[in-house]
Amino acid sequence: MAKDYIFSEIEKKWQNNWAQNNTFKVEEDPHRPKFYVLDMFPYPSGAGLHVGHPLGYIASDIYSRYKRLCGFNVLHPMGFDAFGLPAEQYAIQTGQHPAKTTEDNIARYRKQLDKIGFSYDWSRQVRTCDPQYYKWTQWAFLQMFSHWYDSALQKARPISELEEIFATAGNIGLQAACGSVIEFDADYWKGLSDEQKSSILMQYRIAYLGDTSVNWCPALGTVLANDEVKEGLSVRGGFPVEQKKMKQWQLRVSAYAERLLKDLDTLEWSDSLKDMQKNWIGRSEGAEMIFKVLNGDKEYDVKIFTTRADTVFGVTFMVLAPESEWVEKLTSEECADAVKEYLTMSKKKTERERMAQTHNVTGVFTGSYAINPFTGEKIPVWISEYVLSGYGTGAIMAVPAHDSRDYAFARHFNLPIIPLIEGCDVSQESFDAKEGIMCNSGFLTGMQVKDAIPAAIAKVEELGIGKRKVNYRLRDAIFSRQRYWGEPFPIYYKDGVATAMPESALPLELPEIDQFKPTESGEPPLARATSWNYEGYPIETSTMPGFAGSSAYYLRYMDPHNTKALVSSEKNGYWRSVDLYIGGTEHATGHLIYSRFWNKFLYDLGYVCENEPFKRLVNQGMIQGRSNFVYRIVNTNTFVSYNLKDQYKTTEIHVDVNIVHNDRLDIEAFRNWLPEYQNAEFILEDGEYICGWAIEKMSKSMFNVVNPDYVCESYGADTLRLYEMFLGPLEQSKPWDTKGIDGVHRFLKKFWRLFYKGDELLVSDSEPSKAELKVLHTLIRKVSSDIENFSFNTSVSAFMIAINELSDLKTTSSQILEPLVIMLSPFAPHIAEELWEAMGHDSSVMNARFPEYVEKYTVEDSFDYPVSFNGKMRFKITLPKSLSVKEVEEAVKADPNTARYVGSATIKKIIVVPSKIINVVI
RNA sequence: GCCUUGGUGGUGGAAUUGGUAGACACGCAGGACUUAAAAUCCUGUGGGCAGCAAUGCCUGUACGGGUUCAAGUCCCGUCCGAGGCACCA
Repeated sequence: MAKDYIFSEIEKKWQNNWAQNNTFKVEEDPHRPKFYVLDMFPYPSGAGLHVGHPLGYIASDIYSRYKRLCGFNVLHPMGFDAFGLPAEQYAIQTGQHPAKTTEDNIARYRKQLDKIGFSYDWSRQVRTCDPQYYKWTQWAFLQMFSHWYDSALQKARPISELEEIFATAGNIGLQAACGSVIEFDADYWKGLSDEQKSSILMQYRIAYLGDTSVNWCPALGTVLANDEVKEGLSVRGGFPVEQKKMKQWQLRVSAYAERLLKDLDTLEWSDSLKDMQKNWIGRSEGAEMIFKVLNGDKEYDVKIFTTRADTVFGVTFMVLAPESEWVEKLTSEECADAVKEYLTMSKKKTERERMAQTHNVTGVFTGSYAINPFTGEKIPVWISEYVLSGYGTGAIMAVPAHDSRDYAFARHFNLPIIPLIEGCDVSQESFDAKEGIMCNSGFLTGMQVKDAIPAAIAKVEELGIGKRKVNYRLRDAIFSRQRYWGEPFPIYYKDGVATAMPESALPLELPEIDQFKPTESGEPPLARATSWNYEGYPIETSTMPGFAGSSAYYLRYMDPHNTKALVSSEKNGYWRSVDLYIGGTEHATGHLIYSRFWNKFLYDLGYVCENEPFKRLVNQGMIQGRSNFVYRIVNTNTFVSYNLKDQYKTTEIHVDVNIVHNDRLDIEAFRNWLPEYQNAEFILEDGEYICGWAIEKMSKSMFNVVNPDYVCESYGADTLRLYEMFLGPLEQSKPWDTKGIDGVHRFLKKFWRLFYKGDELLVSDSEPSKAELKVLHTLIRKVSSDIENFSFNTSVSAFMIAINELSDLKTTSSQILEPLVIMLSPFAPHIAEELWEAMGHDSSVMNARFPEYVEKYTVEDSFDYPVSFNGKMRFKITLPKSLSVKEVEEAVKADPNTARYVGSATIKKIIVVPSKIINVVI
């Protein structure tokens, strides 16, 4: 039997072996510590898995395998986020049922994943589109529908308890997260009809129906994402899009804002990610204040929110968001036409476009005037896009001297600017800093800003025109989608009242329909299911969004086949929460907020035992594509090589990167690639065609999608795994480039040759030399700390260096080679298993215990620190741990040439320049 | 526009977290083995100047300032790229 490194055979052999022996199947085991490693599950798109997907999966797999070696019972599952828009759009175009497309795509993904040698426990697979799975998504929704949020207890409570409260005390003094409700007492409540009661309760439910504004495209009869709208037109088709109010299901995520913010402190997430969530939640302390507004002889109380109550003496106008409910009431007859025109214009812009165009100052005067409650002065009320209806109250008091947006607006429309801080210059720009001494400010004059803010709020409360208020930017999540391919709502309409189905009706399965597009009257596709009803009542026709199914999937993996509960308390009690979660930053403010919210809600209800779902989180960077170009001479079928292209007038054309190697075009493959290139001619340089290149997003249309299958076939899964890690830091975005892959492949071959020379196994019982042990222990030290820090690229380098050195030393000792194989096994498991078996071990390398091997062969750490010498003025020496700082200082003083000592665990650093010690770090 | 993040040779990247910049790898050039190719191995490789040479000197981490005995790393400002901004997932 020839013993070459034939990766294709080796990998097939071990993948089959793992599958047959269920090597990675895990069960709860109270005698072993658990560890839960989770990947963000993929959406199975039609383009298949590209090399960017496995990046995070490989990292988590390495970590999982490493943790198993360390003795942990590791839960490492995988599944599919299977509901989504692409399958539905494909269905609209082709009539192919989304379930079928999704099924096919999943099968393809699974096949591709299997080739990479992941250690998933596939028996726990979940799919969000499976009724047995989405039963629990619907169940969670029903729980949210039947609970309200008690802001005093900071906890969700059953709606039935709220009804009792209303029946005994009304809502007076009740602290709850809710929409706008009038204050009422018990008698009032008792006098209401059922319908009136349910409309009040709706204001308190955690899952509730409410008005929101959406991008509505009348021509397509559908709601569009901001992404699908460009300059007021739909990306598909170019039809006009407008902002429209619609009743939609929403989740009262804002109720949890404070907890979502506060509990970030308990998580091992990167600071940047925490910052993103903090900013997204956007807590700001300030005050709500009422301004009286006069439109002709009618008087209204308009509420505004401000974080700068101290600047109220500088308010020179007021601004409403175009969508504000006040707009209609506060527009005078004379201004009606201008306002109408402005609103029409603004309706055409999405929220994002409005935010991006802050340099374009726009606005219109309503014709009414507000009274500044402190100065009694009359100030004009304007409408402008820079005020957002979704934040605060949708109305602001403008202080142009101290807010840059207000300043720009005031300058543009020639409104007065009153400076309120001593010595500030507002002739060129506003003074936004919250510091300085107040002036022109009545009773606040002379105070520091930081004192003036609370003083102003106290005065506002005293005058009864407002109160202190903490405001959050975080908005409630819109939970309805006007789509087919999503979870149906277990809600029916009884005499127009939204009513929950009982749990026994779950799962409420998606009905079959003949077409997947919206109806002619603009209703969601489910409205086509005319005979779909619950006890004769119509069922909600919108479906749930993508994040519904992905919000609690990590819980389902703990107990995927349970038909009685989302997860049993025993299994949840064992696995608890995710110890390590790996995925892209693009989910920072979407999925990762919703999931935390969902988990906290279930925690309040006692269904899960941990307050947070993901203890530690690592973001892998995006893998971008490296596109290649060929240059066609205009109006010909002749292609000119990259360095000669400037001599001709050429067009740059994307070429499939899979037929380009090291920027050299495979000319034959190119001719066969597309029919139009069959007879292509080439102008070569040095006999080769050199392609141009660029870094772009990996996508089908740019022909730069690199399929991992191809890499697996030509180099093997172990090479792919190592190479993806070697490419650069996990957390950094980087382009995919196959150019360097030969290097890691060579490394594996070299690794193999350490064990085999032809058929001959070189491993011996000989005692290792000191030099060999030094190499091994430098490596163990480096790789173990690198894995914990997710610095996989440097650990691959460390392997390469170690193997080069051991090759030079002609190492054969099993005492070196065994731990070497164990250490490599998380990275390149197939080759490791093969060599482990060759060394005569019965069981899989996965059963070896890494710490035991480290322990067994540990030598003194005098190897740990390199000694180098620079003849001129500094040198590094090794310091034994036993040395005290004082002793080191003595040593330093005794040695006149010393420049720098780098030390051990006790003495971190002593930095010395000629003649004086300047820094001693302990 | 706002939030987050990055910018180091021809290329991907490393740098003990403020201490000899360019580890490791690709590519390229030269060499060994071979009838030849593949595979493998060895040497060189940021730029510039000087030298037959070992080597020496200067310069260099997007740009402009600053702090420091010492800056790729810290601070201020500028430019460029990436991800997100609530119905893509």
